[in-house]
Amino acid sequence: MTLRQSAQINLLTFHIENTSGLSPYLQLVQQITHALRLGRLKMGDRLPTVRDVASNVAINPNTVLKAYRHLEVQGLLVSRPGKGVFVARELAGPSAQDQASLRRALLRWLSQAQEAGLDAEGVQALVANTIRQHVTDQTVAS
Amino acid sequence: MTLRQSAQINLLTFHIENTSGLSPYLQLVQQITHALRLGRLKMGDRLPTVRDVASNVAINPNTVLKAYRHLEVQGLLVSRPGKGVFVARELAGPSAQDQASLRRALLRWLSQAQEAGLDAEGVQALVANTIRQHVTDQTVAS
Amino acid sequence: MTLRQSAQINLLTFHIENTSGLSPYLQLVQQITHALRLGRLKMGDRLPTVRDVASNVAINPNTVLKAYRHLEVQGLLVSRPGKGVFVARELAGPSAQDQASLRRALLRWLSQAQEAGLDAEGVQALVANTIRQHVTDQTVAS
Amino acid sequence: MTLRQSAQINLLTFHIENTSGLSPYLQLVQQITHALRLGRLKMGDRLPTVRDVASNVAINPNTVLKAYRHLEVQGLLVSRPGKGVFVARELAGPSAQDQASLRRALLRWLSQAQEAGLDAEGVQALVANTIRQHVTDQTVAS
DNA sequence: GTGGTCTAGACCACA
DNA sequence: GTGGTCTAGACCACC
Repeated sequence: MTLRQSAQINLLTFHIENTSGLSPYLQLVQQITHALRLGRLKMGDRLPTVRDVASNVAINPNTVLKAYRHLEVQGLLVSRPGKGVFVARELAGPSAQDQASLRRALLRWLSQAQEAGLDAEGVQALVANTIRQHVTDQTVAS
Repeated sequence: MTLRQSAQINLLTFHIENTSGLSPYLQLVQQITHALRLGRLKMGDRLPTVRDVASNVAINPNTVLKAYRHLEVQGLLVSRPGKGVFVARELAGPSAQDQASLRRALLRWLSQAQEAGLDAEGVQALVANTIRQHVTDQTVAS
Repeated sequence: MTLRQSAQINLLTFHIENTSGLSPYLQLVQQITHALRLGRLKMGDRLPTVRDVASNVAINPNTVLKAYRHLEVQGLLVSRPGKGVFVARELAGPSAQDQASLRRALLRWLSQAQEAGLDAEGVQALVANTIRQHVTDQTVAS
Repeated sequence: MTLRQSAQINLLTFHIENTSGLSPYLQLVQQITHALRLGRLKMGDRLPTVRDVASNVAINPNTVLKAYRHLEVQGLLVSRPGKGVFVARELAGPSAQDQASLRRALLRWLSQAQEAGLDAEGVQALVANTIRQHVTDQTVAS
């Protein structure tokens, strides 16, 4: 049994993939918006300081700043000089209950995919392709 | 049920999303590798000509060339001057049967997600986040 | 004996021959891989900037970039935006001692060839032809 | 012991390397000039027909034609319509005796290189680099 | 007509 | 200032 006692409350951790082809600053933007969508960031929450993120993720502070500014322009964040950067607006999403249920179902699917011999890249390929197909089906049906 | 009788034989269609933040040439690279992983491209298949892709997708021929060259250096494609560009190597993947099964399961999940009120971005956020969690679980467990 | 006290520390100099029939960017690729094989480039070494090479060798920066990218895809180089391009992996080769010994022997041979009246092209012809013969002998013997 | 009874008299065999980066037609040109330098082609010798070369080496006849034309322009070959293509001029080289001696010495060196662990690419790198050094030494000394 | 290469210049992301 | 990308247009090699 895996015991994971984690104090990960309200602590947002970032991660940069240099091989993904996506700009580092866009990766940060994406991770923050995802956190907003999933309800892991609530209105008024304070984000980690630019300096903290920069040192933890080993990128240039300017890059972090650019991501924060990008979201500030979109009205999702607001920076209060001397105090920090805060969540200004939440993003609509399904109820926490529905989300947990969906997440569980998806985890089961991932296990199946893994058993079928799909590696990370294979999963990525199949998911991307299937989502495309799903979207197309919708469009065609409408 | 949606019936889609399509004459999509050996026909590879590309598409560029200008909003994704990913370089156009990397989007092509990704779409080709995905096609290889999903078995939609077989060893020896000829890819659409550089000029065709460029005109269909409305990008510069050099950009297409860059994607093809990228995959050629990786040994996945081989270009024969005057003849065209061909698949040089296939990528391992699960059986077509397993894949179809996984795809169906994923489509079901997508429908559920949609009913729960998730839009495209929400799906993307949840999938990305859940895959991360799944990977982490694996790593921790090992 | 020729005494050449040179301050050639970590200094990689490129040169392009327009008459060789080989693409400029491939000439750069070759020179870098040769330097890697001969141990003149070590893991982590920084290569001259794209702009430096371009101005020194009098070619277009994009051509240099192409060579660097080629080697990056092969995993030999890694480019860190804003910092430069670095050696990511070394290439196996014989010990420096063996190499020096081989080099000395080859230099002796070259002197002999020169005395026998062979010019640069003649040397090239003989070497190419003899290497071919040597390879064929190996293949036949095995 | 390797017994190789070969009827390879005056028979010129061509070979194209698709990975070398050198144009196919230039590879042919190079191989013919090399044969001229090494005395394997004598004044008046008839070269294989364009059609033969094209079918043996699996390239387009036009490519062979281009190589022959290239050498015709240089005055090394002369084409007699309906009869074939012939050697018009020889290239100066050392005596056959000296050449055989040099070749033997070089083969010994190649064996040493191989024992030291150098593969084909390593040999190529070392030879290219050493020839460069030798040329430079000459230039400096003069 | 196919891909392959080079040039020139512009803009972006990162430090 | 570093590399990364895209565009546009030209020329070459091959079929």
